[in-house]
Amino acid sequence: MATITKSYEPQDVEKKWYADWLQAGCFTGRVNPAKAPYTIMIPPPNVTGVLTMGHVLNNTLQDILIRRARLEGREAMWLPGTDHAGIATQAVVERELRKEKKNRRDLGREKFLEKVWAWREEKGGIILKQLQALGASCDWSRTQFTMDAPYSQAVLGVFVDLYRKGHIYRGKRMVNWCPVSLTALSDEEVIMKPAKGFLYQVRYERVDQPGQFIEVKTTRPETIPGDVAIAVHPDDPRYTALIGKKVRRPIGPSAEIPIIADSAVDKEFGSGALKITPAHDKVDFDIGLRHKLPVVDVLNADGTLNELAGPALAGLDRFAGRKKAAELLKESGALVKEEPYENNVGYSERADVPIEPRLTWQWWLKYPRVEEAKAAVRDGHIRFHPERWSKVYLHWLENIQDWCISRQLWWGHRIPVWYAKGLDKEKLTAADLADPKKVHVSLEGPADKDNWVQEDDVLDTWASSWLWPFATLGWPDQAAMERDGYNYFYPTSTLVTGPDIIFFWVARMIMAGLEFTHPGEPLAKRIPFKDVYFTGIIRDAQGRKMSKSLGNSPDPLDLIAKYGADGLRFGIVSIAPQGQDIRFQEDRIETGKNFSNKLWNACRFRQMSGDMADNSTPGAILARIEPAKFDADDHAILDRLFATTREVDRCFNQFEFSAAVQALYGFFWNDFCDWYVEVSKAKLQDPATKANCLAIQDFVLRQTLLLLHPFIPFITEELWHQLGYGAEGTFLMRDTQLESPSQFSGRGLQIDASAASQVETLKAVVSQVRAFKAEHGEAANKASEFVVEASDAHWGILDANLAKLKRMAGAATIARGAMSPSAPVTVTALGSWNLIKQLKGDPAAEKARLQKEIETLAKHIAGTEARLSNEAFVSKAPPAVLEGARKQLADLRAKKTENERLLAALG
RNA sequence: GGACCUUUAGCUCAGUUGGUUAGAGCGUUUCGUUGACAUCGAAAAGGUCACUGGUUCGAGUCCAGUAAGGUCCA
Repeated sequence: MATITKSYEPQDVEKKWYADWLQAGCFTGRVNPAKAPYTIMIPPPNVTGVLTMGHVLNNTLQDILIRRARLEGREAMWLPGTDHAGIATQAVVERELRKEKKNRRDLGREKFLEKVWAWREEKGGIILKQLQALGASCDWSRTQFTMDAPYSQAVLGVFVDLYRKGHIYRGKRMVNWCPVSLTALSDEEVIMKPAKGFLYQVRYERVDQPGQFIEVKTTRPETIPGDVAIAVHPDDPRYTALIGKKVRRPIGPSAEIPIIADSAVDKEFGSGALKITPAHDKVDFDIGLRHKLPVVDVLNADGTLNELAGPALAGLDRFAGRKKAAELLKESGALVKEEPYENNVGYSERADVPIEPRLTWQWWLKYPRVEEAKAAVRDGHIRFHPERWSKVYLHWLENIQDWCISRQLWWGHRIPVWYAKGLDKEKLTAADLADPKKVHVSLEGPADKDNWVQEDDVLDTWASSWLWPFATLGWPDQAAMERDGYNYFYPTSTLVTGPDIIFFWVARMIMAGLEFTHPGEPLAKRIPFKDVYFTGIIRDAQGRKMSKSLGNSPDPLDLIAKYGADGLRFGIVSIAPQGQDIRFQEDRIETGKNFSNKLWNACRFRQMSGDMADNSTPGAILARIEPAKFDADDHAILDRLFATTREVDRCFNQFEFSAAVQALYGFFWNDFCDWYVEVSKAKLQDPATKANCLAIQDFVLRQTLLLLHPFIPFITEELWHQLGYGAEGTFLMRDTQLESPSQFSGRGLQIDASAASQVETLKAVVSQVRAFKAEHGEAANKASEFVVEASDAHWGILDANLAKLKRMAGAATIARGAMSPSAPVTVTALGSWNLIKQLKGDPAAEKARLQKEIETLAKHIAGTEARLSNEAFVSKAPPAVLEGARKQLADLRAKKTENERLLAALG
């Protein structure tokens, strides 16, 4: 067995183990009826993506769950993959084309797609390699891409199926149009942002009474040429007389437009009159429909104004057009007022420009299984963590709108619809759409392809990723499903994702799972996952979102190089409490590295303390432990180990990862290293206690490595072998099972919990004596001499632990005896400790300290007395609380008396 | 406009079903390298738990309201 080096160097260790694990197939998930499955589907990162801190958190948590599941004896399978990310990927390739002064139309659809595939082959999916550096134990043999041929078949098959079921239709409706990406977007891809602009008050001259006007307020004067009416509220007395009259459009091609009444108008806003531009506003469009108004579209797809806006505006960009329109209004005298104004404007999530409401033909989906999807979460078949996100989810489903699933892109799943040649796609009627001679929908396409033209549009990326939990398992191909273990691994266990994609992805996956998997079977069998854990968003130290443009996002690979993957994992998890946003602080990652080093050195200490014995199985270690020889510290450390084991168990059940890390940190650093290892140094000197002490260390370290492994997999695997817990060719991560405290007590390891409380007392005494020394200028490690005045019972405890106490308190001697009236003294739970030495400290300062202490004690005594003399408290409080208060009072009084005696002795 | 979240030590955060004198890490100050670890150890200072009321024998914790900050939906 190699000697453990003085400090831990993660780089080589991490590389070595990852390669070994891969080589040995440790990550592979196989159908195994003897084991319960545990499945996680990775939220597929964009194929263009690179690893961010968000990914680090998200994927570390998934890896923790998967590795823990393995240690619990489950068949764990974590399926990785990437998303083709329609707009994002197409934008990346178009950007490259632009450098060559070309655009995608120059190449044509086919050539362009070849380019995208080539880009994907060369540069796509880097993120999956980066995840390996983090230690992700994904089953890489199952890696999927949403544009893979079988996956695409599933996506298109679903389109055809839903079309035939009547869930999908084509309609000319208002959509969110991105003038930069030149495609429709779903409502979820639109971000509302406050935008500063102007509110223009514009007057429209009445046709019947020239010189009389009606005024409206608008933020978008450039759309005035598209106005087809002015609307007022039918109950608005200011305008009742005007309804039915006509006004003139103040700019653009001249026209007379009617004043109409519609109850959708807000009487309170502006003048109470609203200009109606059906082509450029959703509300206006709806009003237009009700009143059978024409639609005048004054914008081109790219957001420039067209000839319908009139020669003065045509050709201008919409923002330049806005300025120009305002000028024109001013010149003609139609502009009454112009005031600064802030309102919410929808922005394209991808291109970050204001979207345009635009009337276009699109494919729409009426969501299936909406009610079941609500029930699945409401009734607890799917549990959200934190639970509060279920409200957000349910609220969205309550108000669900049809989903615009078509995108005017090339990169994506081309919609499997063919139109009969010669058909004008802009003028389809409902009858046309229902006529299979005119519109063909199928996976294979029409037999006589030459007579048909395929739909140009592709599907929204989310209309492929909503099938992720089962299309990745071969669905719907029976042979592939059999091969991939669909029936075994589905429903999956846990989804780990961000709350920002509840609508985009989580809700849609639930509906898809319910609709397409295990038809006819109960809901619990069709849900895509049982638990959903929502991570927080990682922010920088100032609380800002991390973004490329701010440059405030550290590169995780740099952090791995600096602190090791284990350090990064430990640090990021420790600062990620359940469901709260996270402020990233690099010093926490450093703490993770330091913890690794501490673990490393504790194991090193064990190796240096005595020969290694048989550690190959828990049974072999237990055989070397003799509970009959346990002292209080032995009982206590095992008691704490088991308590920590149970606490970590609880944390996993409740998805409290950071609490688990904190419990392990506290146990290992404070209970084990700071106390048990230190007292071991005395025990190891004594041949009577040495072997037992080493065996206990072996036992504690083994269990600790197991508990820590999901969080810090590399170093634990390394130490596992260094300390001889695993035979050559076996792995902690694959071949070991975590045992519970009850399993160990079943094997004869009985812990005396009362001993643990005795150690708590000893710790408190040691801590008090150390502070006492420090106050008197004695260095902690200085061998001081103490005389202790104590009862027989107290001295009995001290005497039984004398060797350890001397070491812990830094004492040359601890003798029982009478107190010297002049020497400094501290009153502990185990007698009064007298420090035999010349007082170096300032007596006045010491007196002040004592006085302050006495005052504090007096305050607490008064408070406790008041409580105890309150009859309501005495009669109503539970006995345990009452007894605690009485004991507290007695302790406080004793302490105060001792301090007063000491103060008097000082003179 | 509606919903949700946050407010505890200088900083970042814990604080289970209400119950002794509210905790941790970092930072600060003091002391210390006795062979696991200076990526360390010991100790100290530091908090009217945002504010105002209420319920209760007892509130950081429960309820109502207010303020500030944040997120989502319209």
